[in-house]
Amino acid sequence: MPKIVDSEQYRKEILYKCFDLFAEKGYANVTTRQLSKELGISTGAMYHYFPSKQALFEQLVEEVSMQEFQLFKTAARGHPLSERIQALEMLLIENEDHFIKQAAIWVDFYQHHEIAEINENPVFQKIDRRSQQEISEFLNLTDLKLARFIWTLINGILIEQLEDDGSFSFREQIHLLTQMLIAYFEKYSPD
Amino acid sequence: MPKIVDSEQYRKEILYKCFDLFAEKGYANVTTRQLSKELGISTGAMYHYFPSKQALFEQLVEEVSMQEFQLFKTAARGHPLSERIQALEMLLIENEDHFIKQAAIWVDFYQHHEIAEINENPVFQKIDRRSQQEISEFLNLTDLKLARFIWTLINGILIEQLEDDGSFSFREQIHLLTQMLIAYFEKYSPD
Amino acid sequence: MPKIVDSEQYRKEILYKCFDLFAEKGYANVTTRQLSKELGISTGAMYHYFPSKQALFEQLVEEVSMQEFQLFKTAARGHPLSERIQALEMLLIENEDHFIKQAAIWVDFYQHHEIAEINENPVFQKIDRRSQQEISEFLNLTDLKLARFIWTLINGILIEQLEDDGSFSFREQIHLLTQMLIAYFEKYSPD
Amino acid sequence: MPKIVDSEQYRKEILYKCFDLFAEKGYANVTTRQLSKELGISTGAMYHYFPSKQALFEQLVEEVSMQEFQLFKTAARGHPLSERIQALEMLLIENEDHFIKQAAIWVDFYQHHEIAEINENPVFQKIDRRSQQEISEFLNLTDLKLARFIWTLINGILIEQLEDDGSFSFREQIHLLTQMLIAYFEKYSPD
DNA sequence: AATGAATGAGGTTTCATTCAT
DNA sequence: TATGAATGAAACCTCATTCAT
Repeated sequence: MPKIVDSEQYRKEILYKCFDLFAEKGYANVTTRQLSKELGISTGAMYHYFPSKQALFEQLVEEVSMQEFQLFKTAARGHPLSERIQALEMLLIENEDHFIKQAAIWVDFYQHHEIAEINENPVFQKIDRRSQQEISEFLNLTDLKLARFIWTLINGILIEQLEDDGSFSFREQIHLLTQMLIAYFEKYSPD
Repeated sequence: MPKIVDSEQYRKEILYKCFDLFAEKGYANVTTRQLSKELGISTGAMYHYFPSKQALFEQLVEEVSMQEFQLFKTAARGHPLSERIQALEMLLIENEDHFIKQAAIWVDFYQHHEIAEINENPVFQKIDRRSQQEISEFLNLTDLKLARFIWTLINGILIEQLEDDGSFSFREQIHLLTQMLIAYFEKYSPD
Repeated sequence: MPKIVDSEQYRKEILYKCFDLFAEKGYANVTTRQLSKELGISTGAMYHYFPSKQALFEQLVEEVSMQEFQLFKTAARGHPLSERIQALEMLLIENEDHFIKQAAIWVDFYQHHEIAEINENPVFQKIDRRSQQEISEFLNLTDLKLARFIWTLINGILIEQLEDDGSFSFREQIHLLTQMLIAYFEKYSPD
Repeated sequence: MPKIVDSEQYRKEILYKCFDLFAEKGYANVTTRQLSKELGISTGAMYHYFPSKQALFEQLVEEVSMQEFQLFKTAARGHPLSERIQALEMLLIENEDHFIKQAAIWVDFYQHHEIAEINENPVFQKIDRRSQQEISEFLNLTDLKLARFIWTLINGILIEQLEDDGSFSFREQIHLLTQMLIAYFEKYSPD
């Protein structure tokens, strides 16, 4: 079924092309006309691949989350905790653009959906727990809350970058966080 | 001029009543009808007090920022850095609701305005630098970047609360951050 | 509550103004723009009174059916069956325009709704049984099927008028039907 | 020219497959995609056989009318009027499905075409007079208006069946009409 | 000051039709 | 011939804003 493969591939390409626009302006501030113009296709073609703007956005969230999952999975990890933290630092810096945009759409996603709605949908439920799982596995932390907390802090940095005036680089901030975490772990769980 | 005072007071009341709605759903997802219904007045009355939805929102951002400024100004501070950090912790926890909503509208604000637009507007310029100033003064930190960075991390926690499932309380997270900061300062600037 | 009265009145006026257009062209062939132009108001105003084109149409069906009910209720009846039939003839001829258009929207209505959908909705259920009730009461017939059958024949004549070339008038056709019915009743139930 | 014959045959098969859908939902409520799905071919293929949806529909009307013509032509007739009427009854009952659907598309056809348009098109003009001719010949009635009128009443019954709840069968209704006609003719032209 | 009906530009979506393959 | 992705005009509908009352 080569056609389905191609079509599926094309669907993903569309999603990634929309990623920028949604991340920068927010879901509600991007019109379908803008999207289709950006994609270089007609609005009709967009609706051939996605049943609605809402669905396109949700599939974007899903796809992007899956890609993030892959990033975590394939990244080098290191062994002592400090090295793992540095591996995380590297992963974030190397994929700065992805992570920043992902943080943006995630905030948007939550504003457009009731919590109940997310909790009822198995796909979103799964995605929603992703960061916690990914981070805790990546850092090999048994304390899931701590893992999630670290991701929360990272998220703060990512969102700060949306309001970027360039004066305080992502790299610098991530590095500072890294140092903070290392200091914390040295103090509380010196292994 | 009691009338003007009243009117000004009423304007502020309107702003605070809008705060919830904007924070929860986001600027673009709240209609003027929803707002006026929430406010218990007609859309016409709303337009009597504010020239546009956009202006209402901007004045909300301004007002809320000013209130935050007051919060920082009037809060007890303590003297060694660790005590100052704990004072910050208390300030945040006591005003949890305010800070969470404020973080939400701030993200929205950035998505609705070009960076250039903000930089050209003296009011927003001033607001934009607020947190850096407030935090650095509050913690008595000379390193402005560090102060801003701390605020960035706090922001991450605040935004996380928007997606709250209640399983990891604001109080806990802020406390964890506090410990992390103290560990960091102990290691790098032990005074 | 004079405002509600007026508004309700206006809603009905809108419905009757739409009656012609829907009857002549059919639901799907009339655009909301055409409707609002015909009504002399903006599309927005239309949506102020009716939540959707579909709802407008359904309320039209309901309203028109209720009016028909009134027509039957207030019409003179006569006493022997033959006189009652002639009263029906008169009622139809005097309200030719209403009945023809009503037949048209009724056909449309059925094409746009699943039978199940109609049967689940008490309002439509009620309307759906209207003709049978009205006719049987009007003609004082105990045989409900016969009453409904007569209405079915009348409906045939009404719909024929939609395709009118004017060569065979409604009045003539209704009169012919009347004679047929009288002949039938004379033969089968000579009272 | 066997190929053309096949192609012509295929064209007709397509038309009959569309018959159901158009009759049930109405021209405007059936999309070309639905049609092609129902037909089991692509939209492109449909457009190979018919230049437009409109043309397909018109050819359907034409084809179905021609078939009706054949039905009338080949049906047994009987000799006295009462027997002829019973022959008509039989013809209708044996082809119930065809006649019901045909009535449906005929109503649709009129809503989609201006009277003038029909009168200018010789094909439709011819079709339009069909029932009158067919019926008057079939019943051997010299009064053309009366023949057309009878068809009008039958049409009422056919359309009633579209809104069928199954409680009053086509067969019963046609039979009742037959009795009514016989009673009428007995009274007014007892031959 | 206050109301809320009215406006209409513009948003999302549909669908008859075309066309590269 | 056949496919079905692509087109884009036009449909339905929303909503910030205005204005008569």
